Amino acid sequence: MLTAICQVLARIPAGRVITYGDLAAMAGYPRAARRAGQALRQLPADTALPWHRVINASGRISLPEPAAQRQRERLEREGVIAIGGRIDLGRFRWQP
DNA sequence: GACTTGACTATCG
DNA sequence: TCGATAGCCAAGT
Repeated sequence: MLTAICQVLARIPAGRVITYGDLAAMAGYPRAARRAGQALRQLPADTALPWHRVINASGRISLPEPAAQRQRERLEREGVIAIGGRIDLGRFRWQP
């Protein structure tokens, strides 16, 4: 599970995002969005994987505040801008 | 095994 | 657009 998630995660290009549901589905676990989140939670804080490119289906960040801010910063650095706290999935969502 | 717990999602008013 | 709600499902107790 975690390894499958990591493999998908590693393929997401900079400047793009993916939803928990899609991430789980692409890892081979459809309808397991919450599992995906739980898997990400286990990643080490200094991981090289782009965990910040994962957001929920509403285009919002589901993390508790300290982490959410770091995620927003990283995304903006890659060109993914949040308008009104929301990311435009139609424009930034990654689909292979 | 039964029960609870969420970094979720789809639907509805 | 937003909040409430009801499903979902693997892990942890």
